[in-house]
Order: sequence, then structure tokens, then C-alpha cells
Amino acid sequence: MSAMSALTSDSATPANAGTSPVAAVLSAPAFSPLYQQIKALMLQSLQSGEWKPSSAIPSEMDLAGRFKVSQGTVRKAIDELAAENLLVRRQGKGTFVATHAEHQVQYRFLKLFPDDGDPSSEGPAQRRIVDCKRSRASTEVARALAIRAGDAVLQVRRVLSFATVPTILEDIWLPATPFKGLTAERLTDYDGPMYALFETEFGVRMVRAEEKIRAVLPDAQQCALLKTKPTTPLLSVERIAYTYNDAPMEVRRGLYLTERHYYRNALN
Amino acid sequence: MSAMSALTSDSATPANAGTSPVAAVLSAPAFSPLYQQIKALMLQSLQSGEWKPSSAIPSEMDLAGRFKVSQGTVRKAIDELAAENLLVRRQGKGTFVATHAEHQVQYRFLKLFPDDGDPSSEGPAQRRIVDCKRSRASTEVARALAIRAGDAVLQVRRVLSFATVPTILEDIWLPATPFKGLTAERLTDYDGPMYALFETEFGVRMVRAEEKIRAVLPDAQQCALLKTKPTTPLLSVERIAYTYNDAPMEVRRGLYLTERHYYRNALN
DNA sequence: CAGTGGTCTAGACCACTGG
DNA sequence: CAGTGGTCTAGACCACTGC
Repeated sequence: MSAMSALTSDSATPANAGTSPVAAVLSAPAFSPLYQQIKALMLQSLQSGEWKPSSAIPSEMDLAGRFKVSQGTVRKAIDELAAENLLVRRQGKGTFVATHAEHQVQYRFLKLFPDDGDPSSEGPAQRRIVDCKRSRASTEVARALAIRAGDAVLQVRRVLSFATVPTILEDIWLPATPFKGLTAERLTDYDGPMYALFETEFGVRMVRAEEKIRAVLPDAQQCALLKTKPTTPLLSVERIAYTYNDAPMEVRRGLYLTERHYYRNALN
Repeated sequence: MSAMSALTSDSATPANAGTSPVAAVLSAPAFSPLYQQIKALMLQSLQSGEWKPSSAIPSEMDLAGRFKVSQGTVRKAIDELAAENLLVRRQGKGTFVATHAEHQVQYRFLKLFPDDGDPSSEGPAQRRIVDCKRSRASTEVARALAIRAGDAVLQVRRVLSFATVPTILEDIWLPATPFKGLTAERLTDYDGPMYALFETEFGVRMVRAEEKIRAVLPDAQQCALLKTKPTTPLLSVERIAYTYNDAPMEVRRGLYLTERHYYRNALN
């Protein structure tokens, strides 16, 4: 039964009934629960674009039928995807593909807050695109983006100001191929988080990121753009952002002025 | 049946069967799933010290019997407590109260890593207690610790060095009452994370923390302790650490030298 | 081998949303 | 009202640990 199922185990004999011959031979157990397999299949639907950002995915009962498993198993797969912020559950409405657009929780990856802790107190950020050009990847950028040194990249430089005070200077490197057609105009005209534009215009959804933070002093050019003195220490925030499958899709280096702001982090 | 149960709903009629009269009157629904109530009860056992760090809690079946609910409901409560790092599950062995002692994952709250990313490359940190004295809480410290300004606090200053290079200067404020008896000797002699000592000696377990990070320049005294120049920018890391119940139990201000290290953060 | 946590099922009912 | 996610149960079997 369920001969067409792409899954390892049979629905009539749950959970890899009787360790498979393969597993018995391999030194690595390679045991994978059913819900992990369903999760992997759902990830493919997200990655392939079958399920688009902000749209609803099939109901739990639908998916249970499609995958020939019980609702509870689908539930557990969705639970994990929701915990990773790939899906959003809304009781009574359905389960939706997460997005960087819409919602209050814009700027999900920006951890800089004004001293009073209330982002709304200073209104929306003013964004100025300083530069947007094609260039070639340095060895460092290439390594971070998992491409070859010298490959084409798009390079963006911008300044974010809060309450008219220049506060963030960012240099951004993007692989040229997925982001073909990105221009300064498009960045300037778009009203919303940059990652939302990446989703809608280029089908690239940033899923997670890692940041390395240091304290630095700005050089002359950076001082000019941020209108600071060369003796004012700044936060250097190096970010690598990843799409599905842990594929790096952006390198970003931010310089944060922390005289009236701080970088907030929660330790659990 | 189950007349002795401390829970809201009856095991024969699951999940608040028929919205309670109280809830119908109150404007706030005040609906709480069974597993949340079990979770709260388990939190009490942790908080009261009935279940001690690193020891095993009763098995899921035991708890299910004790609370007169099914194993699945207990499971969901434990799942959440494990996700919050309060419990640790070990298949085949049991569920254990998490601790800052033992295990590789020491220094869970320290996010500073050497440039090569491998904490083991530079060996264990050398710790030097510079000072440990009784004093009175400033208004800032008092607010953070939820005590009154002028209340007694313990103040600790220490320097951490990696590969003999002074790298972290920390000022720590602790409420005097729970930490009565803490001395410089005890801190110096103890071999392990400070939070592990807090657990074993004072029964205070740090559960989570929040950090505010800025870039600063050191003053003369800080320069002397870290052996740096006054023009070397440093990371200022202000931490408030909380025990159970979101009760703040420590304020800490760290100065991190980031010439050969970086503060790592994962964005999800 | 017994005991633990981990997975899976089938079915029931509840809470929430929208037409 | 139908449809969705959310909770709860009862029971079965699997994977892992240690005696």
C-alpha cells in the first residue's frame, strides 16, 4: 500500500518498523522520523516557490492526506517550520508562508534600538542609497557567498538615519545572478525592508543570518558619510544572510553609531 | 473524578469543556490550555528547589499519573520547558534540570569568540578577581535589579584573559541578600563558570539574560586593567540576567577587546 | 531486560475566523 | 455555519540507555 509515497516508511507500519537492512549495515544509523521527512518535503515546496511568501499552504488535513500520514505527524513538521520562522500559524485561518513584508515585525534582523527601547518613538528610518554598482568579489566576499573570487557581485552602499541623524552605514554585497536587474532607483523607490524587495522582485527569501560584531573607529570616508568624528567608536556588524538550504545570499557590513542607540540581544 | 486535581479542567472532559462562567464574565478570555497549567506547576517545582539542577525529574508517565493527564499533555509541557533551556531531555535516561555546570556548553551566555571561531583553540580563560566588595545600589543598578536605590549589593570586578591577553573587563552587581557570603576567595578558588557557582552555592539559577551592546572608548583605569591604549575601541556589553519568574538577579557590564575576537549572534 | 524518552495513529472536541 | 488550527486522550510501537 501507498506504493507512490515518497516516504521511507509505510503508513501501515509506522516509524521505520524493523530497522531497515540498509541502516543495519551503515555505521551511521541514518534514522529519520516520518515528520522530518514530511518537513523536508514541505521545505522543497517552499524552496521551489510552489508556496509563495504570505500565501496560505494547504490545511493540515489536506497535507495529511497528501502525504498519507496522520494529522499529528504533519503538525509536528509544521511546528518545527514555524519555530524556524519559515511558516506562521494563524488559528482559524490557516498556515502561511512567512515574509519580511507586511506585519509589524518589519526589520526582523535589525537589532539596533533607540536608548528608550521604543522603535516607534523616532519614526521610520530615512534611507539614502549612496552607491549601487557592479563589481567583482574579493576573496573574503567570495568565501562568504560560496562563489569564486572575481565573480560578478552587486555592491550597495547606503546610509540610514533616525530623526535626521545618520546612524547606520551599510555596505552590501549580493551575488549578481540572482539579483540581476537591481538598481539604485529600485532600491530608492521601494518603500519597505530591503529583504521584502528581495522576496517580491527576485524570489529570494532570507531565512536566517549570522553576525560578527566588533568595536572599530571609522576612516575618513566613513566619518563623512555618518557625519562623525574619527574618534567616535562604532559597532562593526558583519552579517551573512542565508536563504533556504543554508545558501548564503548576502554579505553585509554595517557601521552603527551607538551614542543614542544600542544593539539588543536576548540570551536564552 | 480527580476531585483533588489542582487543575482547571476535569480529565473526563478535556480542554475547558464549555467555557467557564468566570471566563464568560471577564473581558479577557483567560483561557489556558491544560499543558500550560502543568508547565506552571512544573515551574514551581523547579523554582522551589524540589527539582535540583542536574538531577532527573520524574518520568513522563509518573508526571502524567500525578497530574491526572495523559502522557502527551505532560510531553508538551516538558517540550516547552526544554525549548526554554530549563530542562534537558536525554533519550533512554530521563529528563534533567538544566545547569550551567558540567557539559561542554559552559559559558552559555558568553558570545565572544576568537577570530578563528574555535573557542578551544586558545584554551580556557584565565580569570583574575580584581575586586569584590559590598556597596550600595545606584539608581540605575537598583532599577535593573528591581530593588531600592541604596540597598546593599555585592560588586565584583574581574579580568578574563585568553592566551595571556587581557580581553574582558567585567563589573558585576549582585543583590546582597541572596548572595550573602560571596567572597573574592570563593570566586578565585571556584573552577568553573560563575553561574555554576551561583547554582551550587546560592541556589540561584540564571535562566535568561538581555544584553545592550555599544562601542565605547575606555577610561584610564580600564586601559590599565586591559593593558590597552585609550584610543582602542571596545565593546560595552550591559547584561541583566534573570532567574525563574523573570526576577533580575545580576547586572553585569563587560568591556570586550575585539581585536582578536568577535561577538557572535545568530538571527532567526 | 526493564525503563526512559521519541514517534505515530485515530478520533474527539475546543477556540477562532470568516462568510 | 463550515473550515482552520489547537488541545487532549489512549494506545501502540520504536530507539536508546544501563543493569
